[in-house]
Amino acid sequence: MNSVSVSDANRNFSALPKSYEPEKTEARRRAFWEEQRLFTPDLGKSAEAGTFSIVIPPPNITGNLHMGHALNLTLQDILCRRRRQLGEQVLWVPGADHAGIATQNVVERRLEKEGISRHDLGREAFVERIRQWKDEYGDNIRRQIKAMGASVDWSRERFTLDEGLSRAVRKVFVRLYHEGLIYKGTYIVNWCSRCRTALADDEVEHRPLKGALYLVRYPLEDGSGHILVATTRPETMLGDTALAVHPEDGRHLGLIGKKARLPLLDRLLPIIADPYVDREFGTGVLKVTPAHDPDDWHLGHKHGLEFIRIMDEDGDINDKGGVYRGLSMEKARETVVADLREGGFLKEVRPYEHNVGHCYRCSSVIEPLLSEQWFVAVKSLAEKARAAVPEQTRIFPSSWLKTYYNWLDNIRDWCISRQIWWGHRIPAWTCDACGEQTVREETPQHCPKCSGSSLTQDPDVLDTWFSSALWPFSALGWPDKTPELERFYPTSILVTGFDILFFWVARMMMMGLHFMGEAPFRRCYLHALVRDAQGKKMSKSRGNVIDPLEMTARYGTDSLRFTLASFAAMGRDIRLSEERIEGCRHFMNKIWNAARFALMNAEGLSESPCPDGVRGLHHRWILYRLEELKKLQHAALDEYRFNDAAQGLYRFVWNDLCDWYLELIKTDLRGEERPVAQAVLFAVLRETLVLLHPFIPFITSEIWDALPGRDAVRDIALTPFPAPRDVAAYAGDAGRMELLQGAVTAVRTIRAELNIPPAHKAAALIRPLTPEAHALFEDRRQVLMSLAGLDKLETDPAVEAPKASARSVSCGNEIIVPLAGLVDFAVEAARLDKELAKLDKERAALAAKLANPAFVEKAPAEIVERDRARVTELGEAEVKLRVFREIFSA
RNA sequence: GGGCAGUUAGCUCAGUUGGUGGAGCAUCGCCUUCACACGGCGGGGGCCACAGGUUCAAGUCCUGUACUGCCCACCA
Repeated sequence: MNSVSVSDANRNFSALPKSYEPEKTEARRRAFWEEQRLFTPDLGKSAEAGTFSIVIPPPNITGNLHMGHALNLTLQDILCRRRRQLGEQVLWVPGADHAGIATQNVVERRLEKEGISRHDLGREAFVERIRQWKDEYGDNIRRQIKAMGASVDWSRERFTLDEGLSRAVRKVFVRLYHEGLIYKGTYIVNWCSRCRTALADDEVEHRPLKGALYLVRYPLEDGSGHILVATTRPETMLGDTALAVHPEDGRHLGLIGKKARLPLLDRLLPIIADPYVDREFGTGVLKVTPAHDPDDWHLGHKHGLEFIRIMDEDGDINDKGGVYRGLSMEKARETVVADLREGGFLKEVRPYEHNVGHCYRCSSVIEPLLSEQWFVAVKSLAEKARAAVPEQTRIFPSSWLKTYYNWLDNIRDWCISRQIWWGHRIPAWTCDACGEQTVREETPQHCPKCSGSSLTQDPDVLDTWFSSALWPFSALGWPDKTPELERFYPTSILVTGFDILFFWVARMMMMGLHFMGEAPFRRCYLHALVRDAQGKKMSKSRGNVIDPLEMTARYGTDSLRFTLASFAAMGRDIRLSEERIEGCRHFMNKIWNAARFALMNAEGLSESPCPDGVRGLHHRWILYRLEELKKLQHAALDEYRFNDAAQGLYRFVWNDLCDWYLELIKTDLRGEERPVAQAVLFAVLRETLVLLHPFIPFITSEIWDALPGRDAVRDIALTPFPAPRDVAAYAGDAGRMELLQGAVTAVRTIRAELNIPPAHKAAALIRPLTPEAHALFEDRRQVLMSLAGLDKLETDPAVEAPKASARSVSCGNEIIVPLAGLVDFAVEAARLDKELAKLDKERAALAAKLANPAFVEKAPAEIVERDRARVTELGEAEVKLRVFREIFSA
């Protein structure tokens, strides 16, 4: 350590303003971190202290950082910074996601404003346009991640659509294809007409919608009447190819095998029987539309029905819809219903609420549609993903386990082809000559079957989540055998929101296990959603969005980070309010001023570290409390109890360090005790800063660099997390501090309640319970007097108290404040009554408990003993107070 | 229709293995005390949703009820 000169300390102090000003320090701090490349692990170094790695959940390039990101980044950063301080090799990989549909939509909307569509531009120009857009706005995300103070390694930044990741995607696709796990087929898929693409099942959001149940008459072919059908989607009748009833439904037995006439189009429909039909629903007759409903699709195959697709890719009725051709599905419904009514086919319209699928990207209604798409056969992959939890990967909080299992158990094949242009192009080619399909990593020059040289690549791109699923290993360099992959896979933990458990987490598990043979992360921490103060989801339309960058600008990044960490109780949503952030800013200011106080008193600080075996009671107490804090930090952070860790820091700094310790040493600093007090003060401050640093990196760095005598070359970010100190011997002193605190508080309470002005230096008498307490009060009389605002203090077991005194009992010690006409007796009597009532209530409850033989018999001896001691203590205090009370009523 | 959370001070929330309930903000009183008024000191405020059960002892474990929120689900 360097020695400290006075001028250093003075200069540092004068550099610190009275309040912490984050806006003046954060930019400089960020620049420094980046220049120093502090967060780039040195792979040349051995990793004996351990390794720790996280891949960032890559934010969409379209997006602005929202509170969810802020929380996500904060939690990861806390973990990473702490591990770095523990001496481990830490790699946190940053990056962004190309977000196929979302990004394409954003850019398309921009083009719309210019009056052009992507089709006007053509595929290549359009993709180029998005790339430009990405280059322009991608930096936005980067800047925002930096703003949060995230200690990521920018030298290893990745993008889900960069060249390396494209190679990974192609390799994965080809391998799965050859393993038979990727196939192409024609099935009912979820179709978003606005995005003009198919979607996976989990990309569809089901929302209740008020619609209607239409009862439609289908005339029987033989003219013997009609059959009544219930449907919520009358427009799809244009694609009906059968009617179905339950084979044991007595009402319709005679109809099976007959034919009905489709109203409006006049097509003949066979009436079939299938146990799938629910007799209870509607009329018990189901209209079958095999090309537009997943269940009807099954029926269609089972019964060999015709598949008539009536909708085109824009969501309009096609040629098959006769006169309805060209109408949107919505418009078609209106028209069909009107025509049915006019033709006398519509019997009834009942209001009916049911769930309707919506696109998770644009909220349009999803149409089930028969379409040829690529799929991943996920069953075997899902089984592996299921089996790996919790053995290989532990999920926190464990309440998500069931949800995870349940989803994997009921998973259906994953539709991965998207009819958009922005994304990883599917590496499949069709020979123009012979129609042979080739799936290869590199563009084939010739058809392997007919040697034709004219091949057309599949126009579709892959679901964004397909490339996201590879992120933990692709971001580390796979398929190359990189040192990063070698050292950091599997990653230590994945930190993400529970909302993408299925989209992302489960799929990473599948792909990681399949291609790397190991789960992609050892742990998975699913954090909550950030909501507004009323518990509502933040959204632009609601107007309740709290913008993280606005908050950091107003209160400082550390304030926001600390707020989020304090709220991050496992398994519960976060209700964020600006007031809370403001409260945390006060905490930052408190820390700042504690440091200022230390620096103001740094003059003459010897550079010796905190001496072992310091003697002062309060020193031993604060060191003891500090050790308890360290233990808490380890325990809490090892279990991701961020809120507990944050709260522990808050309490230690504010209640222990500032409220008591700094006040206690003020007298020391003016006298002979100064060197010891300084040494302990700075030792405690340094370690506290290191403990705080993972949560609030900016302010702690700023203070750290202002401290005298620090290791000049070492940044706080690389300063070892403080090792525990053996303070077992201090435990007794820590306990004795309570006597002191109790006495001080007792005098203060008397003064406050009797309205003795602070300016009035009172005198106090203490009648100690034991000789030890007596010695203690004598030993610390200076401090006691200054904290309680006394000008005179007498401690004596036999002290005679004047009648006109206010009295209290603390830990058995009698605290007496002679009043000498300062206050009237009635006020003091009332105060004593209140205190007595409080004691009495507690004592009565305990006494009742102890009177119960079952308790005394069955409860652990130490509990009984503790309660007995407490009851005795309360009894004694009560007796004393009662005596005082007598005096006043006499 | 299944599954999962939640119901604790006026508000927003903590409460590890069961041992007489805490914080922030708000509120009331006093204080411009030489780190901090983004402060200090002191106070008030809670049948821990409801009903049972287990236990010597339940905010904490079990069962049920009532609300609230979320997720999943092909009944037209």
